[in-house]
Amino acid sequence: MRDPEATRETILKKSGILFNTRGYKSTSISDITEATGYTKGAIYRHFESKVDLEVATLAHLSSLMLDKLRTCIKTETTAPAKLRAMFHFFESYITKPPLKGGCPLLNAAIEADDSHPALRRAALRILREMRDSIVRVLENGIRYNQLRTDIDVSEFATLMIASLEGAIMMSKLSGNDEDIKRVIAHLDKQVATLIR
Amino acid sequence: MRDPEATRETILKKSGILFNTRGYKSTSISDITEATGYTKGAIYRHFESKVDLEVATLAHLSSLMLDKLRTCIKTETTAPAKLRAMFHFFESYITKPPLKGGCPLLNAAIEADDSHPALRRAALRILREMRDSIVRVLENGIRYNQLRTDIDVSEFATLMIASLEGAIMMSKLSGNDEDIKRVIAHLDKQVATLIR
DNA sequence: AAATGAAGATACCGATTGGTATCTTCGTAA
DNA sequence: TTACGAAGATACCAATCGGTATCTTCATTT
Repeated sequence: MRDPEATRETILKKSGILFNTRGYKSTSISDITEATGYTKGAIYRHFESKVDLEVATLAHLSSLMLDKLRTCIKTETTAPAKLRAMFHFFESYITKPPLKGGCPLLNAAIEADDSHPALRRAALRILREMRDSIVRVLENGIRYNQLRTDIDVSEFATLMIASLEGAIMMSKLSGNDEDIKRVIAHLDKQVATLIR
Repeated sequence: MRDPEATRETILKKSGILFNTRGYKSTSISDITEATGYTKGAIYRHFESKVDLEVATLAHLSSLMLDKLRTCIKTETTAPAKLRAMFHFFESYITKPPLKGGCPLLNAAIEADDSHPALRRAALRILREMRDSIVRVLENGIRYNQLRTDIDVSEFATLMIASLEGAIMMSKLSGNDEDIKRVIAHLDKQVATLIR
């Protein structure tokens, strides 16, 4: 019956939902014991402190998210199609959330930036991985003659992440998908100008 | 010596810094008594609960921010110049922060969206006011023949807010101003295409 | 089948939380 | 100058916080 690996997974999964919706500071260990059915003793056996659990949970959330993003990329064959698939992955955060609470990068970044160095470092890693994925798609697109050679790859990656994350904030706040759809419409137009 | 209005102002000012940097839930009333030099008795005389103080503080922060934004708009005479002035107002959140902790709209929106309805409503009001300011600049620009007549005003307003707010998140996380500058470079190019 | 160590439960800790009841102090109106 | 009400200080409250020490239970190894 006992399966410590499964216990750890359960704690990470439930903590992921709680941290990503209510926030890291606002979620107590008691909230997590309630959600998981495990006791404090079990949680502190697998994680040495709350901060440790927070960082591990964010890493868990980020791999869920980045795996899905990479699946989007692999599903399509050309760079423009890969980019459009990525846009709609972000759109899904609003239209049919794969994860309660929205984008874990955005949530962690805002909560951590001024006052939680460990969580901030973890968020920064996610940002870098996300940007690298986009840059790779763009560079391969250029290499295989799908995209123009004069693209400012870094600028596009930044614009894409910034506008999508900002739109998620706006759409979640407004409670509708207008903003995310508008931003994706603009990014689609931008992609059209990148095709050679 | 006693000046209740000044006391209220002091509390709002210091709370603004604390809430905007550490977060609303993470800032305790004790943190505020320390920062202001006032006691709990004084704080609870002016604000009936912590939530009440949070909402009042966000309203205070938002008027600080929106007033500065409107000043940027009034300083310039043409729509393109007004838009560029607004871009650089957002850039200042990173390069020379007028307010510790970054954009209060972004911070409150992320912390509130799933679990703090009162704060969420207050954040939504800020978003609407910000969007209205942009829309007004664009519509006046069209009216006075400074901008093309076929602009999708709503789409541009959304794109502008989303990309700037997202870039603030990225730049604060990275600890440099690369991302915000790249986004503004892109928005500048977009404005150039809007001029008639 | 007995021994052993890890997994998890229970019970507790001091510190801190938001909030309140009460007391004092000060400015002002009479 | 006295009286009075508002402004603010003090002292407390139960509840909750993150964390730990200790106990029990179970699976595995011998």
